Amino acid sequence: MTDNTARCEHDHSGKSVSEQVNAARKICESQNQRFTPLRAHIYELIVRADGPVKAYDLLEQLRPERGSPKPPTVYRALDFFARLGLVHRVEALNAYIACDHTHPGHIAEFFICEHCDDVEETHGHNHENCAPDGFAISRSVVEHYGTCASCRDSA
Amino acid sequence: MTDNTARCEHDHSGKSVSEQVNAARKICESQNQRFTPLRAHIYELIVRADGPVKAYDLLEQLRPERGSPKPPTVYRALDFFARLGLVHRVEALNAYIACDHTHPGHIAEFFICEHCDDVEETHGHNHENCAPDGFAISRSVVEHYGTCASCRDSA
DNA sequence: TTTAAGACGTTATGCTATAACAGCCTTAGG
DNA sequence: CCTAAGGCTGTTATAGCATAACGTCTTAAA
Repeated sequence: MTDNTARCEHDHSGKSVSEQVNAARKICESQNQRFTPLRAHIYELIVRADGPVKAYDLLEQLRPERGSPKPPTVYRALDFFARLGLVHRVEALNAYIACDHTHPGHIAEFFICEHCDDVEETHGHNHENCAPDGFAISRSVVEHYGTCASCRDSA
Repeated sequence: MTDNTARCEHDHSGKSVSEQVNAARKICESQNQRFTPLRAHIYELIVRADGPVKAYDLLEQLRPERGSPKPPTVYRALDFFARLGLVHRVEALNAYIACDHTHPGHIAEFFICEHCDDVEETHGHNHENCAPDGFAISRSVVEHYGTCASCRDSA
């Protein structure tokens, strides 16, 4: 499925895997939610993927260390993280991506390179003023697919 | 950003189903594509749905008039219409929606009311200038979920 | 007419996601 | 301490979404 080896080399977060996991743990605990070993394990896999990752790929990566987990094991964790804003679902890819940012009031917006699978996430763009009169946005999906600068240059 | 948004008066614009189907037929034919009876049938179902419709719902609606069609029958038609811009896929709903507008160079953007399932489609918003430097967008998914003005008023 | 491409039917399969139930552990309150 | 409630995980089963691959027929062009 997702080709992890084709990913660009740069570090997206400036943080190590364990730093990102710990940041997530803190966000969890600050909301009195439990960052259990299973959740930590799954979150680490998502962070390591360093880009959009599929639920069933996570499932495979849990084996055999955790026996033979079933889909709900992964989906429950993904739902949990999504509620806390620690992962986003990438709708057009049926995939999930870690996000340890907080961006109150801002919609997450993704720029996804179809050549190297690199993803840039931004949050500055306010869509409310583009909405029809009186429409109150509760959730937005904003995903752009194309070619990133470095793939374009090396083409 | 400027509000140069070209808003679709969605079907509630008073265009009849057959007018919309005929408009689609013309667009097809102008591109030397075949608007076959099966495609016309399926397009009509999508238009009648007057909002996002599921592939398997279309499949059921084709029965028994067309025997027992199988999923590829519908998916092939949807792919065909999507290539021509006559339908859009609504990613977060796994659904499809008719669009007989043409909006060259503009991204389709949806505002979907979660209460009444009404959908507003707009096309004016340019996202290029929000992209990371050098990122070339080839396709975008922009979907906003929330509450439309009339549902909000009647709440 | 021959040929290539496109459209459609059909079978089979794969991928994505959730419902529903059971067992366990933690915790709050009596 | 005991217990009830709620949260987490395991497990089975199923639902929902989508496509690969092959065969046949039709269409349009050479």
